Amino acid sequence: MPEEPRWLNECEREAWLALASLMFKLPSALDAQLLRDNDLTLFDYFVLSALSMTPGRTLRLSALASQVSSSLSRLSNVLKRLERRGLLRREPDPDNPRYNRAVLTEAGWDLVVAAAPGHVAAVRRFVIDGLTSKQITALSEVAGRVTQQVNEAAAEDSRRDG
Amino acid sequence: MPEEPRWLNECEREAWLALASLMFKLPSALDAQLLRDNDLTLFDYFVLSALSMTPGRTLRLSALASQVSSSLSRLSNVLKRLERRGLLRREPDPDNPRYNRAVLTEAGWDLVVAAAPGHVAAVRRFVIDGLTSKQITALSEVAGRVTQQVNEAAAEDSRRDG
DNA sequence: CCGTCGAGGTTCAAGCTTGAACCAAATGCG
DNA sequence: CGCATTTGGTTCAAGCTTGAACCTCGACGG
Repeated sequence: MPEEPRWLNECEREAWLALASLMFKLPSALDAQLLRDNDLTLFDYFVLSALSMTPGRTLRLSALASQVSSSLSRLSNVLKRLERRGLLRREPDPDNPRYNRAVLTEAGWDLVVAAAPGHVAAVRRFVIDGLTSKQITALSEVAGRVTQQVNEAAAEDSRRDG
Repeated sequence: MPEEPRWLNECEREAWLALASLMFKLPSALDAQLLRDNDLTLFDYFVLSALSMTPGRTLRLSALASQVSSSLSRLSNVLKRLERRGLLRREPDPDNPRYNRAVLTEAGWDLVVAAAPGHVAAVRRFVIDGLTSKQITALSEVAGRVTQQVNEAAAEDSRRDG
């Protein structure tokens, strides 16, 4: 283990620095737009949006957590806030009362509908519209691959010390 | 303004979802490794690492803030913690005493040196090693472009309402 | 049956981030 | 000059995230 690590070469470092910079800046830029225009964080928006795209506008909490890549703990806190604002409701799952589900309310639906255009415009402005369609395809592949590797690594880790 | 927005097509949405997922997961995966192995957040590491790569291991605070894409406020808080741990020092800039600089201490340098291999290994594991060299080049270009667009948008905004 | 284990969720304290308010030193600029 | 603005930086409260501890219920083994 204490042998000389494989450092990044020039290209690799350049790619990593660019990605790091994106990782720091893009989330706050998107957050800022949603916060200013709709008083929602990006994460809030993802939660509401995930519900809005589901038949019945309802999801079990753990399913929702995995869709938005969050811990149950974080989700639970966020749901509390969104519920207080009347954007969704928590209730026992009628199919299996030991589970809970989140249900988007009418107000929640309306808010997603109101927020979506501005959010999509921001995504276009920051990401999509500056890229060629080849680059968009490349982005899909690369981001998909990275996500997959992160997931696999997490799975390995939990297998090892779980 | 209330006209029908340009929604994302299939490819675009796929790319955006993949990128969003990356944005949520990669930072916490990298954070987790550094926190576990060196008791540093990714942001802490970037700060120390930026200093360590500079001649004199010193940077003016606002230069440092812009290198790590953070507000002065956030940087100031982080510097306070790192200074308390003895990893760096804040002192007036000798060239122009109205500025302050952060100086990496010996202990800070040693910590960066100790943390770097594990961090690079994580970057390889999560990002670099799963990509072809074409994909690495594409990633550079795409991430660079996105970052640039975010910066430009920020500049426009501040020009407009500044 | 009884114990215990895991899955689904919630809670709480500790820590981090954010934005607005603030201070001091320089730099206009009328 | 003299006042206002800008630049560099800090601070504080409010809000958000995290992880560990906890609770409950069903499943499973003995």
